[in-house]
Amino acid sequence: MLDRLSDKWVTLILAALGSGGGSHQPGADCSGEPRSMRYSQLLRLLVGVSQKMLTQTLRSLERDGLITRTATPTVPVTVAYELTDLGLSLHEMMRGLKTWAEEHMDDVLANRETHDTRVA
Amino acid sequence: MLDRLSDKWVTLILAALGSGGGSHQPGADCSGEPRSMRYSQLLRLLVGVSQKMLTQTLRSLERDGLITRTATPTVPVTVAYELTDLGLSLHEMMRGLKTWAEEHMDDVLANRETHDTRVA
DNA sequence: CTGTATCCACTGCGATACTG
DNA sequence: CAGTATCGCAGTGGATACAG
Repeated sequence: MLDRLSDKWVTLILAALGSGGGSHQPGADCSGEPRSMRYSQLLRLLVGVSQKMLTQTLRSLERDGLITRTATPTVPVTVAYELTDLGLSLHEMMRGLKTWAEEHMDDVLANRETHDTRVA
Repeated sequence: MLDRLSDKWVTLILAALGSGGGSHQPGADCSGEPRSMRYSQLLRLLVGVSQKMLTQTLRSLERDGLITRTATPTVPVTVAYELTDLGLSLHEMMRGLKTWAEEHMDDVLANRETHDTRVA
């Protein structure tokens, strides 16, 4: 469980889906947006993720009921991923962490510098 | 940064230090407790951690200014680890996550079961 | 007691190639 | 487009032994 929550890609996918990808047309009404994203969108957005990890992580999140996978049988196939309520609530938690990270990143970096020079 | 925050042992050490180890004498006054813990205490408390990982994690946390290391030159040496204010604030964040995990663990497990049987 | 140093097994992950 | 399958390596972490 802890392993799942503290997975790098889990965190990033949640963030991506929760913050709603930039897939909207200019001027479109995004209120109440379900914030769904395509497979390829995620692949592009999460720079550095391999197909393997993306698929793997997506599957585990679906299994855990944090996201839904919806395939519409167009040609070629279209697949949309979306946060469930559960996933959304987790995302809210994560946002708190993210905020903390952004606020205190400087402190941490400063501490590292101090610590390192004291050693060197 | 993300990697650091989403490290298993980081999370657990923070939890251990933040929740104050059970190192108190019965009836001792624990209010305003600095919640410090010894190396060996952590080693015992965090079941499954190797000396290597404990030391490594402790060092990185110290470097980031999240914990302090205090060695008192008794014989044998006594070393106490303690959360800094920064570390404490992170711990608070983590508690939120922990709470979420405890509240929704059941849902996740249920979803897994449903999902698995549907596949099988 | 509180570490450091070394070795090594394991596996997680990336890269690549292929399919519906 | 949205995956699955396979291979191979690198880095992570465990076990062990040693030291201040």
